[in-house]
Amino acid sequence: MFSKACEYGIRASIYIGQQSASGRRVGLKDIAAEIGSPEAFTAKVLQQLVRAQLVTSVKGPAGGFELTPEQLRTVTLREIVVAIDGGAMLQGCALGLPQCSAKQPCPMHYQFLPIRDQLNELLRTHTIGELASKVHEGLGFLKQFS
Amino acid sequence: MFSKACEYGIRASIYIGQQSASGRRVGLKDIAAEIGSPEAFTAKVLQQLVRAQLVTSVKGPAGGFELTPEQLRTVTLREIVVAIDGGAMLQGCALGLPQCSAKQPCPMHYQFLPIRDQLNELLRTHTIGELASKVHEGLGFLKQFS
DNA sequence: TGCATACCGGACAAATTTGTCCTTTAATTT
DNA sequence: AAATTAAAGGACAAATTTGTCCGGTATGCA
Ligand code: FES
Ligand code: FES
Repeated sequence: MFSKACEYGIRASIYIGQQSASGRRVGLKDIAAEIGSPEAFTAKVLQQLVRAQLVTSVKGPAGGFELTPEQLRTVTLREIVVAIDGGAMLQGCALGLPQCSAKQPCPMHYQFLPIRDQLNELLRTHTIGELASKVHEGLGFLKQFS
Repeated sequence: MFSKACEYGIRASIYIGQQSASGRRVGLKDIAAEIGSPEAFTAKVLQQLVRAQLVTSVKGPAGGFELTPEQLRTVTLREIVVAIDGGAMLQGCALGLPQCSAKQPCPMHYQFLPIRDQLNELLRTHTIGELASKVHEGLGFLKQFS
């Protein structure tokens, strides 16, 4: 579905959001440990999100990553996905035709479209802040314990 | 969504199915040309499908690939996808957690599940023969012309 | 039997994704 | 100012996916 980079990016954003909602700024090491991701690779992904202004970073001692109240309220899953994976999965043809269009649709087109639309809707309507509070209430996990 | 290999595999199967329905057996070169895929790579993918007994191949002159009437009737998109990409996309967690389960669900789990279920249903309920006839009637394309 | 055809299979190569390491840059504290 | 902290950035390495090439094998035909 999503690339590893994107999965890490989403999980990281949600964790950062959860901590930001409690007024805590978090460092890379902490993030990687909490979401169970490779540290250096997660750093690269976070750089992308910072450049896209979906996450805020602060250098130096007591620095780290955070979501501003505005980011917490407005940044959606869709923006994260687009920033990392691009729009291919959100607009592309299920069978890989160069264009998904009703002009020359693939044989799955009309069956596939509603599903893809629902996925788009799901990503568009869920903010990081919303998912973060779910995690905060123990209704969702970013890492599994055995 | 699906890997390139899987996309080629589905498109190839549908084209083979369409021709088989008209009693024609088709060669690799023909297939690759008709679905717009790299020939040698498509060969690899078809080998997988033949091994999985989702497509039938015949060697020698006038040989090629075909779908038996039974294959045309019973092979579903889902079987093709599973044979090539495995079950990860059909059962895995949207955020990449090692297990998708209500025990320790990711924060997208309950929103994502119905969409994934619909995708599963879509793949499970569409046979290659069905899609092939759609192409045959000009209602679907396996390659785009400009 | 010999030959031509077309899939099979293995090895190899290119491209992309995933992941690591190390130096530089910016900010805070002493 | 100097030292410390933590993200930024570049180079590099490993793994996976995508794609190519070629000799082997089975089949049909003359
Ligand atoms: S053309 Fe294939 S999904 Fe739209
Ligand atoms: S746990 Fe993430 S989708 Fe089910």
